Amino acid sequence: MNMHSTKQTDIQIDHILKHNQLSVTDSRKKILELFLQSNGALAHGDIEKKTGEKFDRVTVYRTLQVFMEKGIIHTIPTADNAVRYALCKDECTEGHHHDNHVHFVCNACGNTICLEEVHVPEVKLPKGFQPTEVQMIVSGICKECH
Amino acid sequence: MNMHSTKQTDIQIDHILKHNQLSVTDSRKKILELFLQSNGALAHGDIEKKTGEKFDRVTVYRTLQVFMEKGIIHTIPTADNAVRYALCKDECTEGHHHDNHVHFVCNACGNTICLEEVHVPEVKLPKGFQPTEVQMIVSGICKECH
DNA sequence: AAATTATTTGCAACAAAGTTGCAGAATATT
DNA sequence: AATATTCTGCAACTTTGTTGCAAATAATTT
Repeated sequence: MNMHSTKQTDIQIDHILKHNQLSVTDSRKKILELFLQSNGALAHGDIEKKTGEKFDRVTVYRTLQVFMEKGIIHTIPTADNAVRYALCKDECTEGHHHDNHVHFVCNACGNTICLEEVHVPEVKLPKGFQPTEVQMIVSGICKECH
Repeated sequence: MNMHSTKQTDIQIDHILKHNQLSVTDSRKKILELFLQSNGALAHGDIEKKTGEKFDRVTVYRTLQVFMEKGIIHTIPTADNAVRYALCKDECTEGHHHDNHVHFVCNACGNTICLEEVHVPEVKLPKGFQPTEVQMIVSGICKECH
């Protein structure tokens, strides 16, 4: 058994890129594969490490930028300085993200996990405040590290 | 009428610093004054601008670090790369922060505001996930910009 | 109130993170 | 297979954050 992508995911990756009018290149395939493999979120640094220095730093930056613009990934805010990225669900289109689920950051393994099944609860804001997006980040110890 | 701090706030600033066993210096006074004046949160860059390049970048970094350690300020996570800091309430002590209120980021004016009166609601997590801290960031249009 | 001690500041030098222009390489189109 | 388009990697640069150390400032002692 190998650790490489199956034909299944290859087809999936190809489809996502073409569907977003992006050229299918090695770097984009590899980075997208990383996101599909990890159910959690990835920081820029993680990606550089996991691709094994195969691609230039600049390429990784630009790939993440493009994926953001196309609505393939979204950012997750964190209290430390590291911005993390995670895959968007299908409903996400260019500029419009609908990832209203809770994110969990594990203090032990450092992983950020999308808790798809946990919805962000409603909150009542003071008069005059008009919300457009709500982010909820829970930190602690994850399932695996428990 | 001048824009400088009143004697009242001067005394307050002095008290906060001494209470935390910190030397009372110009930079610390000025930076703390900025936090007391703005009801919102400040990024490192904001502070550099508002102090009018009076202090070295390094001093600002170190002052924020010390204020963090002493529990005078806390960080607010954001989706962009800029970490913001805000004053902690009195209950905050070294290492222990109790700022479980909602933070609001205005897309118009860019300000981050602490909604002290809005508590972060409880969420049920899947089995095995042990939460220690919950952050909630709402973005949209604030009271002033509405 | 002056002298001593302890702490803090600013400089310089560096490290890390992110950006931009452009020629060559890879992908897509005809 | 040839052309047009897009993407990559390099180099050079900007921005952001860190560290060591001597000079300056604040706190303490006499």
